[in-house]
Formats: sequence, structure tokens, C-alpha cells
Amino acid sequence: MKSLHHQLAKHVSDSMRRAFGDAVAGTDPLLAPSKDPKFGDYQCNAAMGLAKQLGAKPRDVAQKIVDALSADVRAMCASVEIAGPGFINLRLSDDYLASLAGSIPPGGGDGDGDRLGIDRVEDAARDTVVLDYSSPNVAKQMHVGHLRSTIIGDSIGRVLEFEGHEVVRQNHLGDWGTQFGMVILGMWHAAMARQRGEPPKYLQRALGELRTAVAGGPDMKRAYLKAVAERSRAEYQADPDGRRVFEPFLEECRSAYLLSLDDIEAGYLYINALTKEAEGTEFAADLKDPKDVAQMMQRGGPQDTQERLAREIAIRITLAECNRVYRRLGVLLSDAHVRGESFYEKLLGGTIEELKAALSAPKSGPDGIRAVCRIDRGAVCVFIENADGSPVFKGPEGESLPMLIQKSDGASLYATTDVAGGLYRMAHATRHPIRLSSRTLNEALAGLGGGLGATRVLYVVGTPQRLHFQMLFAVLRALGWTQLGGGRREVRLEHVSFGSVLGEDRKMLRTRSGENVKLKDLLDEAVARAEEQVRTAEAEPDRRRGFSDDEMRDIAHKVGIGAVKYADLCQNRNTDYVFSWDKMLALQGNTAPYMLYAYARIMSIYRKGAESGVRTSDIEKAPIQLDHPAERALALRVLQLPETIDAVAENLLPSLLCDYLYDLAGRFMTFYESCPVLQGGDPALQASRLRLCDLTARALKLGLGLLGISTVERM
RNA sequence: GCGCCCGUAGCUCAGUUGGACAGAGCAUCGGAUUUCUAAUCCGGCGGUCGCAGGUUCGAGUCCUGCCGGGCGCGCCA
Repeated sequence: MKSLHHQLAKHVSDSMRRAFGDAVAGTDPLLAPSKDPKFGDYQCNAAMGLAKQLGAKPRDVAQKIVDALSADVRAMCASVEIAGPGFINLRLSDDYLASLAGSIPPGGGDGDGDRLGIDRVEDAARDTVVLDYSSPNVAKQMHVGHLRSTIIGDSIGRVLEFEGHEVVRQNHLGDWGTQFGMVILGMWHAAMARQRGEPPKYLQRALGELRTAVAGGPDMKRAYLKAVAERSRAEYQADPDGRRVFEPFLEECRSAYLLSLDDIEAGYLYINALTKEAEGTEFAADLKDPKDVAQMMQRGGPQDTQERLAREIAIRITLAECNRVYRRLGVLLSDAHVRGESFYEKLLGGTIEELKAALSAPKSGPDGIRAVCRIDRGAVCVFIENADGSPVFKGPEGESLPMLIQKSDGASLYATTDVAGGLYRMAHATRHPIRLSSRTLNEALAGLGGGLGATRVLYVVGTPQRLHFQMLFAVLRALGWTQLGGGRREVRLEHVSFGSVLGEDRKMLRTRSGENVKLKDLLDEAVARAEEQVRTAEAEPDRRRGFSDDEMRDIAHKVGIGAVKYADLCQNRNTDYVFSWDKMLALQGNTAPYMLYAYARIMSIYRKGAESGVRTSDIEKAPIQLDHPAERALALRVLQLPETIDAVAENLLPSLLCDYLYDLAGRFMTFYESCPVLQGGDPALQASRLRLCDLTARALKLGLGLLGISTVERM
């Protein structure tokens, strides 16, 4: 079944062409759901615009469109009216709505895999979507900064997959770059501490000591740095190639749980702070520079086996922790989707070579924006300019702002990785072969399997990186890599940006001590708060449902996690949002608990019905009656699920689905209050209303499922 | 300094490519429960859409200027 909106838009569009000829063939019928029921169900706003174009009166244009409407539309509608300056108001007939709702096939069993009869996209429109989301950093606990990317990305993936697109998830793990040198050095310090016989949690203590020393003034800081530098020098000298202490330590880490993620994170923070404080002092020489470590790794070679081993261990520990969070959140990411920055390592050299060669002279993309690569201040830069040569992006001095591809010291940057990643994601050996200038790059790409062949690439990354993605996309387009089928079609590159999570003080959400809020702590609290609500209700005789402990824990988990996810998704992702426990866990308003409650109420009707011998299988074919306004309003809304999903897939805005579900749940509540389902004496009416309940429950479950939220049978 | 985003009811936010009198929730006030989950429902109050111009049959939406806030701006990611 195609969406109501799609069908009506097609009909009106056809009618416009019949009335005014092929000249208006491409004109959007501007069909929209009516805001006010008194204007009908849908309205066409095209007549006013068309009138100007045709030099006619708007109402006359509207009349001609109406006159040309096919018999099919007449059959669907109870009325078609022209109103105001030239609105065409379409009111669907109750019979049509009832038969359409009645034609939705029954759900199978508990509703898993239920599509409510919604079609997948046609083959020609099927995208291969590469979806980049979550992107945690190695050696760091996931914190609220990762929450939005993970939740929004996951929902978008579910929606696109439901629509029938092929979704290739890519978890772009931050496992490369200078910061990684800090992680490895942190592990080295941990190894040395263990060798000295210090108890566990050394790095956390060291970090605390360093901070105390810094806070204590220059003398204390100096003394601390001196002690660490001297000890470090001695330890380096005792084990200069790492073979005696560091490497055995790492080997041991492979099988034993010597380091936790918190240890590794503390190590990173420690080295970060230590390097900063030692910079420019005489102690810096005795403390290894994390940049050197990172560079050594990037250059490759036999000397860096320890660094690589250390990285592997840090990645493994990080992923284990991430997977725990994903499992709790019900996010569809696993190790199989991890494609970290280091994955593109083999492409980096070739990518720089390619950019130098392909962009040695300015090259234009389909939008006329051009890119040119040249060395500037020792760094390899790609400058992005308009057709007239003026810069598209400017720095503080008004100078052209390039995308940096290679630092003057030879190291690559995240832009390099992203260009390489763009190539890998779009290219495909057969479907989308990309001609490259660099043989090195060509071979490296083939070595990675030739690429993913994406027709749409989505980056679910925060709004602050907007400039970076504008540059990246401009470069990828200028290179010509986005052209599909000889330029007939473009790969869609989209930055799915989102705002920050703010505390109630409207500043970035932090703990009281100013640290990032760890995701696992946040989820713990959500579940704990939800559990408290359930237990409070159970303690009151009037509200008691008689839940077992297991049931209460299950409800608390689903309500708590659902509340966090829903609170994030229901807001337009582009704006910052204020995090509030009370609001997200409220039972009224646009919240997960409200939706889950609506669903549980329906399930309750089924249970009651089953007690009196009503079976859903008996009423699967019962005609649906829409005599009550609440019944009609509910049925119409259920039928608008397909077009809502279409809109989410197109605009990548899960909040549209939330708005829909909130409205649907609200309409159900109204229906519930005014239309008794089981009480009525009329069996046909009872069957009809049970079917409406069934459709509503399935729409809620499907919609919430696309948001990654589980329903509860009772609450 | 330049660029991007934002400014809508006391608070948190919706508001499709410009469409009908600007909508929710919270808060507040008032109603509804011998009936399927009252964790609900129905109603009242509440807005010169930051300000000033402009384009348009029509502007919260588009253009210009100003005020206020956030973010970003070459060798971090």
C-alpha cells in the first residue's frame, strides 16, 4: 500500500496536467494534511502559485483542477471544496477510510516483523545507505556527547531499513591520531607502576596527584614534574626498547584483565595533562612526546609493534564497554560495524597522492564549486573556491581557508581519513568504479575490497562540525567521485547534524564536578528513576497492578531507556535540547511513558476481551465502522503512518515520527474515553472497535520500534 | 573581524517547499471515575512570533539592517 498522501498527490498532480497541459507537469501539487479538521483531511495549495504563473484567477485555477479530478478521487472523497483564495480541501469519505483501514492485513503473532501492509520502496529507488553514527573514542567512556549520534543514527538506520534500503552501518571509532599516543604512553606508565609494585588504579592516583600539584603552585608542580621525569628517564633507560617490561605487560593484558577502560581513560587524561604542564620546561625531554608515539605508528615499520599491540588492547577494552552500552540501549551496533579511523590507514598515502594529482589544477564539481590542491606553509592543502576563484571558506584574516590533508611534519589528519573514507564508502568495483589518478590509491582500495558502493552517505555528527563536512563534501564532489552512472545521478552526502545536550542551567550537560556525564551512569539513573515510579505505584492500593519483581524490573528498564531515547528523538535534532529527568519520565505530554501507557491500555483491553472469550482471530475480517468522530480521527491517523515514515526517511528527522506517535496516542486516549470497546452490546461495533485498537497498537509498536523503543504489555 | 545556527505563551518546545484565525506539553484555574489501566480525559487562562523596514494576494517562514545568545574559523578530532 502506498501512503494516502502519495496517492492523493499523484491524483491531484495528474489533474493539474489534464487541466493545464504538460507545462505544469513538474509542478508540485503542494498537498498537505489540513491543520484544522473543518477544512477536511488534506489540502492542495498549488492553485495560488499556478494562478500567477498562468495569469489567471486563483479560484478559477482551483476550479479547473477540481473539475479535472479523476473518478478515483471522487470515489475516495466525501467532498472536494474550494475555499479562501484558492485552497482545495479534500475530505475523505468515511467509507473509504473504513475500507482502507480494513484492508490492512492482520499482524502476525506478537507483531514482530509486522509492517501494517506498508510497501518497501521500488528497486529503482533503493539506496545503499552508508550510515556513520555513534563514533565513540578509544580509551574513553561513552558520555552524553555520544548519546545523540547513537540514538538518532540508530533510529534513522531502522527507518531506512524498514523502507527497504540497504543500510551499511559504520561505527567510525576514534582510534587514530595524536591522542592515541597519549593513550599508549598512559599504558606505559601503568606498566611501569606495576613493575614498581604499585597497587592498581595507579593512573587515577597519578592524575589526582598531578592536579593537586598544579593547584598547589609553581613550586609544587615543579617538584612533581621533576620526580616523574627523573623516574621516567631511569625507567626508559632500564627498558629502552620496551622488551623487558612494557611488551610482556601488554602480552599479559591480552589474556588478563589488568586494565579497565577507566584506567586507560585516566592514563590518557594523565598524559594529556602531564605533557601540557611539562611543555617548555627542562623536564619535557625526559617525558616522551605523545606526538612522536602517534607518528611512529602512522609511519609503520617494525619498531612499532608494541604501540600496535597497545592499541589493539585499548580498542578491545573500549569496544567491550561500548557493546555493553549498545546492548542496554538496544542499539543495532556490534563489532561487525566498527570501521575505525585506522581502517583507512592503508588509503591515506594514496589519498594524498590522489589529491595532489587530481587537483593539481582547479577541478569543478557539479555545483560549480571547485577544489585545488597545493602546498601551503609546508602542509598539503585543498583550497575550495567558487567558479570565479574567490574562496568559499574564509579564515579570520579573510584569507581562503583550506582543508588540511597533510601536516608539515608529514602526518595525516582527520580530513585525510574522511576523504579516504568517502572514497571507500562510495566506490564499488562494479556498481560504481571510480577512476583514480593514483595507482597506489587504486591498489589500496582494491585491497580493501573495492568499496561499499553507497548511493547515500549519512554522517550523524554534531553541529559544530558543519564547516568540516561542507568542505569534505565540496572536495568529494569536485573530485567527481559522487557522480553515478556517468553523472546522471549524484551520491547524496548528508551531514545529519544535531545540537548539544544541555543541563538545566542551559550549559553543556556536566556532572557537578564538571566532568562529562558517562552514558552508563545516565542509563542507570534513568532505569532507577523509572523503577522508583513503578514501585511507588505498586505501593498504593488504588494503583497496584500486582507486578512481580521481575516485571517491575523489566518495565523500569523499558520505560527508563525508552524515556531517554524518546526525549532525545522527539526534539528537532538541529537544536540544542535541555535534559530533564522530570520531563522525560512524565506520564503526560510528548514522552515515552505516555506512548507506552497508551499501548499498555490497548493490551489490557485484549486481556479483558480474552477473559470473556473474544479472540482477535475471529474479528480479523470484521468491517470497520467510523461513525464516531473519535473513531474516524483515529483511523485516519493510523493510515498516515506510511507517509510519516516516508518523511522521516527523506528528511532524516525522527522527531516527525515522535510527533506522529504522540498525536496517535492522544487520539487513542480520546477514543478510549468516548468509545467503549468491550462494553457495547453490538457485536459488530465491538469487533470494529477491537480492530481499531489492534491497528493502533500495531502502529504504536511499529513506530516506537523504528525509534528503537520497546513496548511493554503492562505498566 | 568573518561564517553558520538560534530568538515563538511564565517554562520546555512544534510550526513541512511562504498558506486559512500561530499550535502542543508543563505550570495555573475549573470539570469528569458505580463502566475496558484516572500514570487518563474535557475545558478556561495565557503570544505586538527579538526590533525595524522590504518582497508577496498572503510572511513565524523569504530579503536587508539592527539588538541579544550559541557554535565555528590551517597543521586537534
